[in-house]
Amino acid sequence: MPELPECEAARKRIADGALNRTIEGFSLGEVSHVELPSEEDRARFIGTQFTRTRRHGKYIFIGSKDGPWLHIHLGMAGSVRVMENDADLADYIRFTVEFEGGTRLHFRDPRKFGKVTVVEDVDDFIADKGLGPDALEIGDNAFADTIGKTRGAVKSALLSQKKLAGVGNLWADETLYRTGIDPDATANTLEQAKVSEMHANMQSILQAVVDTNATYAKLPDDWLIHHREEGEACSRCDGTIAKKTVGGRTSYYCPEHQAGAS
DNA sequence: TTTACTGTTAGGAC
DNA sequence: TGTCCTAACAGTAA
Repeated sequence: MPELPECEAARKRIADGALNRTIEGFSLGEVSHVELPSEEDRARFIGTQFTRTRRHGKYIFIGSKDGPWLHIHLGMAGSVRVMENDADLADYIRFTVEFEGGTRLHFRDPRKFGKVTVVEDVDDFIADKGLGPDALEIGDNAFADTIGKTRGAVKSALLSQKKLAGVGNLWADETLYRTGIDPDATANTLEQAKVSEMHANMQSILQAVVDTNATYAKLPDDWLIHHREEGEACSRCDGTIAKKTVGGRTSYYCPEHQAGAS
């Protein structure tokens, strides 16, 4: 369930378990329709080690020593696991990196929307994709300049990876819920102070989820994440949670305290 | 059996 | 040129 915090948790797992081990080989599962590195590209890693990781928005990179990077995108349902052995190998493993000594890095992706590719230079990759600044790093001014100037719905702006990298459907809803903004509100009609408040809330939400390693049960009860269902009681006022489609995505919100500004 | 889904992107409409 | 919206992608689960 990968947005920025989930990807950061995955990056940490990789950094903790898969660095500084010699790569012996790779194995592939059922991979029709899944984009993975060619045999030629995979061969470039054999005998080398991963020594560093990076993440930008929802994109994860694992750097090999003096060589290319393995880029992982988790798509809609992807995840990664580092395991010492294959005792309880899960279903839907599409791609595995095998290290000396039996450690394995698994890329699991039931829905096949994720991908693994080889990237020569991470900054070039980010530039080529046209990704905006990472959502945890963007400053208040830059946020106001991009999100605050968008002519469309504020939620669509938050979801645009070109403006801001890392926010997806769940945490966009959470941010708007806490800030009290209707997802449909036109972004460039919001008051400056409201945009600034949204920026602060977004980063505090993302950081809090990162701090729990994206374990939702550890998040406070009054967060929208625990009430994403039509008819649930709002945890911030006496309203009722409703659902509507904004920018093609399902949005949960409280019509009572999330004001429209369009 | 039908419907919805936490991401990305090509193509079309303004 | 830029911006925005929709549909499609593949598979599972409710």
